[in-house]
Amino acid sequence: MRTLQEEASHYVEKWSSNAGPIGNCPVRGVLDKIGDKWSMLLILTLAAGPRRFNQLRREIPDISQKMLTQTLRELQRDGLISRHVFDTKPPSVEYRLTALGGSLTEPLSYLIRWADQHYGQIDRSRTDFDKAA
Amino acid sequence: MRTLQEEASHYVEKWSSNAGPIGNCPVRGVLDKIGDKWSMLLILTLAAGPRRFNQLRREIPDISQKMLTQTLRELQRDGLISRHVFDTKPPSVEYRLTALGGSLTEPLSYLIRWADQHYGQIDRSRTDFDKAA
DNA sequence: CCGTATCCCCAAAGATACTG
DNA sequence: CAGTATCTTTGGGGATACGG
Repeated sequence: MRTLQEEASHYVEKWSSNAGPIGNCPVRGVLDKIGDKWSMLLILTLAAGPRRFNQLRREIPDISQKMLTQTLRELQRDGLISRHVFDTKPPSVEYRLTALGGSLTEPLSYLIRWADQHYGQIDRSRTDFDKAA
Repeated sequence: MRTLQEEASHYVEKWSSNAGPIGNCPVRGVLDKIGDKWSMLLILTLAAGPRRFNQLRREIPDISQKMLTQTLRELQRDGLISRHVFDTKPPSVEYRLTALGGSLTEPLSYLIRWADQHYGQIDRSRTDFDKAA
């Protein structure tokens, strides 16, 4: 596999072929996971260090308690984060990235950097597009 | 900025601070964009080369015509893809990545590679988790 | 402090039909 | 071929209340 273009072709074939259900395609699987609005934000937050439940709520002000709990469970199920209960009182629970979750932060950081660098350009493009219409 | 952890902290501060609406945060903005289920799949497909409308439908079998049109418009608005009409008959329309869109494929490819390499592990983790419960 | 359990809503997405 | 126009649905996610 030489160029990015060839690599892309390779992946496109994977999901466009009717071999098996779409959920079995790794690319689609991860893209769907990323698509659930809070997962990647949590991964990124935990990449900054271990966090407790209410600490996460404060750092992601617009997540509801329900979605925080739910997303944490799913990430735990996927093996991306681990959950540690300390039976102090009141009880405290700490979440941290697993090795697998940690390995995701690097590719994710490339995407975040791209976002940071190009968001201005996207914004300008939107303004132009709307003006033209 | 030295480590991934420090970098993550930097980004977390950006969105957790109440300075301005959340939509203005580049990280949140791009993460939301990625979250719309079809955008990244289209970017990746077009990374394999220019495509015509119905060609895209065939390569992404489970996208509806409505969502294809809609997502293509949004990507065009963001300046990530361009639209070229050839007035042959019947008419044909070609979509291709812009320079900006092309620049996204590299960070995206890291994520895709990660997905490809670790999906097996995620699947196993899910099985274990469900078995334990 | 760290959750669970409900109820409920609405916007995103699908299905279907039609057109230049 | 490449769309537009409607109608309908569904499930993600918010709000609220309660429990260990």
